[in-house]
Amino acid sequence: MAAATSGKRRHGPRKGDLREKAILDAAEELLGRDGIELMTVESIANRAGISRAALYFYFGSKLDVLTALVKRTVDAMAEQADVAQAAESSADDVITASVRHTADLWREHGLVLRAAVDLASGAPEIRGLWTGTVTRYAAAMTEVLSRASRPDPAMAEALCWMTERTFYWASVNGDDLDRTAETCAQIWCATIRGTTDV
Amino acid sequence: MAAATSGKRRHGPRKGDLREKAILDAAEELLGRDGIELMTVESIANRAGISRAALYFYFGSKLDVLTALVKRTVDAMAEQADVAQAAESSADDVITASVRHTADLWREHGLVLRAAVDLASGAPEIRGLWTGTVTRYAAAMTEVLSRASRPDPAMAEALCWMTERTFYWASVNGDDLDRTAETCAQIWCATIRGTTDV
DNA sequence: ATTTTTATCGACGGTGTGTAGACTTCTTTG
DNA sequence: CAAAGAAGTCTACACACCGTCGATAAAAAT
Repeated sequence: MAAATSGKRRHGPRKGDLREKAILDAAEELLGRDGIELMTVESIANRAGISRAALYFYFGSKLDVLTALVKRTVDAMAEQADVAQAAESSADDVITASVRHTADLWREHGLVLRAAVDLASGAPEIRGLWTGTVTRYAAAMTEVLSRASRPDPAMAEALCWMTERTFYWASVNGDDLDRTAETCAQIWCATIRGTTDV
Repeated sequence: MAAATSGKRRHGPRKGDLREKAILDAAEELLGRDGIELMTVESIANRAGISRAALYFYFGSKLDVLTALVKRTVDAMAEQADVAQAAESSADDVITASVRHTADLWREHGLVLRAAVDLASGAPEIRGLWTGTVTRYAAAMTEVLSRASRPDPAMAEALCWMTERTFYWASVNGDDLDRTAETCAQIWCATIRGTTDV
């Protein structure tokens, strides 16, 4: 029921909306500096320029803050989801483009995406956000796959999780994301070829 | 340096080794009943039949307990790693067998494996344990792949992470692991076929 | 049998959390 | 513009869990 933002405050263009943004920005910054565990409610509040108790006016808990942060990022991603599956391109081209786009997303939002993955296990709301995003992506890719071979949602989903996981670790280890994209695209394409022949 | 078990106690067939096992068993049981977050040092100790402070004689922290538990499971898995890559079988057969074996492992140890995945982000020692296991598996599979196509360690690793992730979610959602194994095997095999043709 | 090691416990101090209640500052509107 | 009310902030408190210290009991070793 209750969304990430606790229901205390009515929505309007109030002054405190700036605070809300400031808090999320602070959280994102601390996420990079200290990591999830070390980051405390107090440190977030201080960096946002308010007191610990004041933060509780906007968010119910540290997890609520993180949830809102993930939501902000995931929403921003969905916004620019330039569903680039133009019908004319070949499946291989669409795949390559998609995976490259994914690489860009991880480059841009790696910090928050890693947090989303890490928190997905313990926080149902974040899990929903994240699996939702991946599932949506999988649905789109099933469509693409269906052009070249017998469509199999389960396979598309598995390949999506492969992409997620591979980029996750690449991001954690600071690997070259272009190389990662290359590898993923290869597997996607090879799978299509290998499935078509049957 | 220090292993999972804090260095306080000298190793022998002492009485307290039973306690150590009891603690790990208790932790595993609570892992299933309460989950990682809710499970407290006190609850583990109580279930093991000792006091909270007594537990600290054996382990330095809750994380140390979890680490030891993961290690116990991962070691047990490595033990029975019946490296079934008999040279005579076809790549497809080896893959199918391997993935089925993976399904068995998740059926048997799903609880701890999920915990390992969940904790890998925040606990370096567990991360090492887990990535080590997956990497070892990836190395073996690279070998298998190399029989049928140009070997690519990066691809084998990506496919391993796919397998891990897919089984993880299947385990979380209580999905049918046989179906999951089927899907994964299909992708492995299709990838080989799709790569050989190039 | 006494000395040493292993094991256990009660009690303390610390850190971080979430909440309650008083107080201040905006904003609305008669 | 003043009073009422809403929005925002702060100090103080109570709580839960953690990790450690020092005293004590049980087990092994000599």
